[in-house]
Amino acid sequence: MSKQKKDQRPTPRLPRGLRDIEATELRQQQAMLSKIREVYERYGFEPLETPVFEYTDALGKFLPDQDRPNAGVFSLQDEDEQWMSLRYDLTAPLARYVAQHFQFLPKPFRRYAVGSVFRNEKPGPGRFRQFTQFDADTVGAESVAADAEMLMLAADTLEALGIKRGDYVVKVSNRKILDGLREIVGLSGDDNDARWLIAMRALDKLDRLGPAGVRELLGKGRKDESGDFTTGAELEASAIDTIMSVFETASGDKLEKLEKTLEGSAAGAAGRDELQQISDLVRGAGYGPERISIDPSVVRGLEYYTGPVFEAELTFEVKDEKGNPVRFGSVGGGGRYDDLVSRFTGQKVPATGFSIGVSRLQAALLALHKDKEAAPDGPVIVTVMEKERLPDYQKMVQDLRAAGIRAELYLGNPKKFGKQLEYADKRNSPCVVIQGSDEHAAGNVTLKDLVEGAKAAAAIKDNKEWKEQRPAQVTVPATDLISEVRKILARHTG
RNA sequence: GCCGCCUUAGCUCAGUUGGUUAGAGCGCUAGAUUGUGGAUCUAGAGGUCCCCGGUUCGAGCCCGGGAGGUGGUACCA
Repeated sequence: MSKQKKDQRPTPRLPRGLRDIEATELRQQQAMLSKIREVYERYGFEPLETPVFEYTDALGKFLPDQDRPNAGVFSLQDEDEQWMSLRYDLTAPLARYVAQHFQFLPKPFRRYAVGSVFRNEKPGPGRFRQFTQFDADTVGAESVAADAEMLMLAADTLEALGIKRGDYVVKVSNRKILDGLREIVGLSGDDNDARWLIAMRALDKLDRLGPAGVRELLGKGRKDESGDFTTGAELEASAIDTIMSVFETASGDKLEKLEKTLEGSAAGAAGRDELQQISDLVRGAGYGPERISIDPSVVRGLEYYTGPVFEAELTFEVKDEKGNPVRFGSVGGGGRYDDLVSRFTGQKVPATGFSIGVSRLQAALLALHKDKEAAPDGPVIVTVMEKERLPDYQKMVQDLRAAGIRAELYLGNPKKFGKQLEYADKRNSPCVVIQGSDEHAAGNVTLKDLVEGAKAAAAIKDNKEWKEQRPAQVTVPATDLISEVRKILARHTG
């Protein structure tokens, strides 16, 4: 017993932005992960696991000109006072791994990785400080074929998870197109970095703020409804028009449009050509624009992307509890980052990758399938009628287990039989096994289908009737226990 | 980080101009019912009114500060 006073006891609680994941959701998540893994394996990627924390310098997250880690990462110090940080994505550890083992790796090196990543930021609805990512990357391949493959991988993965064609789209643009635009609107040069960064951030907000909001941010700035003012990029009206002409192109031939706008910029033209090649590759493989779409409005805030950038988006709409439409939007992204490994080796190593935000995707899948009835995923419960016959009941449990059926003996106090059924109910059990003295004498067992029983119960008002009717029960020879349980399970799975 | 709102039982929330013993529904426990989940009825347990300070004869309520939560915004590899 604790001698602590009440006010000294800790309150059971979690740090904000963290959460427990319980049985039903965890099972779903594991099923998802194995489907994703299957697709990644089929594409030839090899699994790799790296630790959840590493030296901060290896992750590249020291603040510039300071010996302190970036506030956005969780950090701790080793005994020798070296800073270590929890990984904030799976790409930085990959870069470290590749740099460390470069000479032994096959080139190109293709690996997939899945695991928790951590970000020390303000959590919001659907945004946590620990979440799961599932990444595939190809390191050491310069060809845009490697990028095209990432797009097809993304499309195949979403379909493997049961998302119908048309309910998602994988968009691709190219960072070089933005570089070209920067040149054309006259923001080249280091002293314009800050303004261009503001402009790119503005463009990234296109879906949320709409074209009008983005135009404000490209110009003088914008005041939002909370009264907060966001500084704008202070661009000329004509420059804003040029940029927005690329971003507002609704559909049609975007590549042609780009060609005109980007005339006179070498980088822009190169970006456009790469997009053309990617388009040829994926169309050639049979992936139409409803699956993989060329879309210059993909920005992605990451500063390290150097070529093609991708975003996987869900396009279907779901209604929330209040009936408001909810869009899930981006569930994955990636792109080409040719400079990441050079941080360690000085050597340029081209790389491209794609990352799935598992939790976000799971939330979307849940909404997509919420009308489906949840299968009872608990074990079969063998109840205890006569305490002295526990060995018999335990034997039934073992027989069920040996037949591959999830089963357990009721381990609570068996005094009140009703409690045992309440327990089975709470465990989400599909059925219970009952063998009292009557059944035992006759060499029988009684099986109660809890799912059917619950349906029948809804119609019964009178307690006496309820007791007498004993809905959804069958009494069968004890030797048929396993086959009869299987029949009930078959009714409620799939 | 900035702005707004919120914090009373396990959960969702009432609580009058500042007045005695702070309530409801749901949930929980036990019983009605000794071999049947649900429904119904009965009884019971459960509170630092977020924390600290102030005003007052008196604070769940008013004032100041703090913490936590939540929404918007900013940042986001």
